[in-house]
Amino acid sequence: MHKIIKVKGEEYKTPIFCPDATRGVIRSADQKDLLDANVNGLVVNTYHLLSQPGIEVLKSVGGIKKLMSWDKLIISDSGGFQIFSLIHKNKSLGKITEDGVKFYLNTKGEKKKYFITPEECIKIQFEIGSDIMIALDYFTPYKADKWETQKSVETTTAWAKRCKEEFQRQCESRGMNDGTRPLLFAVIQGGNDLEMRQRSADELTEIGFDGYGLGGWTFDDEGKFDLKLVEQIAKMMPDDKFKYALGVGNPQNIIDCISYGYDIFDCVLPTRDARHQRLYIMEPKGDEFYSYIYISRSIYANDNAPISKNCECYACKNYSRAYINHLFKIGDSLAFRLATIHNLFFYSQLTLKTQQEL
RNA sequence: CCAGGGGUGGCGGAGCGGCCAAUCGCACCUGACUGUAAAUCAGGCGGGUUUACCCUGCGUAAGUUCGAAUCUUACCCCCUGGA
Repeated sequence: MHKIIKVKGEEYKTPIFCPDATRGVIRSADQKDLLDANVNGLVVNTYHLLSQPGIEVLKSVGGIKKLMSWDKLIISDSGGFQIFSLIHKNKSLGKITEDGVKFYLNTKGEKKKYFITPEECIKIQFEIGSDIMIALDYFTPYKADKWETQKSVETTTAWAKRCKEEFQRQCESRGMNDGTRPLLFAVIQGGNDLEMRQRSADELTEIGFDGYGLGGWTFDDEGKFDLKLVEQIAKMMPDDKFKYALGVGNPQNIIDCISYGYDIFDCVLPTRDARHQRLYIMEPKGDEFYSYIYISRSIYANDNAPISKNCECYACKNYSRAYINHLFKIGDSLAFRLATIHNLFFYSQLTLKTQQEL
């Protein structure tokens, strides 16, 4: 049931977890570290890259892969989510109109005003040179009312259509064919309203994309990842296309979503948790198959064991909990690197088993 | 020995009669983090398991006060300068 992503002459097995290299880096880890952690794909963000290094640089340098020395899968997120979440936190940061998104960015020391239309968003992603592009979407706010939900779905459809048209124009003008072009995904919105989700899925499918994303904030009233909703939405996506669970999730969420048929994942958790000293271990706790430790706690100060028993990652094979505890306490960046490698390796293991069944 | 300054919770360091179980920082303890404004954030950190309340408590001891970490006296210790 899981597929192989074939793009620009390369193949990537799914399910695949692509950590967020939002600004063109997985903080503290380099390309070799990522490959060691079995990472085969990364997600960069259009919004952040627009600010720095900026489109001119990306263009002249030859795209993000060249810039990063990364020749594996690159997904570029549209930036819609960022802009929405930022505006949500602080209204003065930007504004959403029917035609696109207006916002301010600090670019090279100066505050500049940007207006991103769906067309613009696609053009930028071509300059980034990603393998998978995401159409600009209108994020359905958490606990949105009927009207807001409907508006986000309608706008998402309208923008997706414009993105698709621009995408086709770009492919044509660049002389790309189905073997050399990138993929374009759209994002299903609609909050926790199943009817709206269905409508969103139907309208986007009608336009036709290479893959479909699970958009919005799929958490229930208790703040728990809403498995039922997420499962239902997977069913609304065409089975012969890729299913991308954007921003998902914690290890358990990923395992669950793989079983629902999602192929692609990205999340800040493994890398952020690593920097926040929370490291995953393969020991069940409660209902979950895994657990984690806060490595900087003093009980690990003289613990010679690796972070996680039997873990084959670079950090676990070479260093003890005691050493990583020490590195965190003195604030050395090696702590972040080793912790990041470990958590990413852990995430890679989550998808590996299903990949091998392909 | 003389002169001056000082002793506060694990450490550093505020407070200088009631609003003080004592600001704050560090350390420590619990957590959170889900298309990254996040090497961030929240809470705890004398004891009685929470609130209220009670007990112990700002070098030691004795006072003055309705009331003392804060004032007085003695003692002990530390630092600085001078013999």
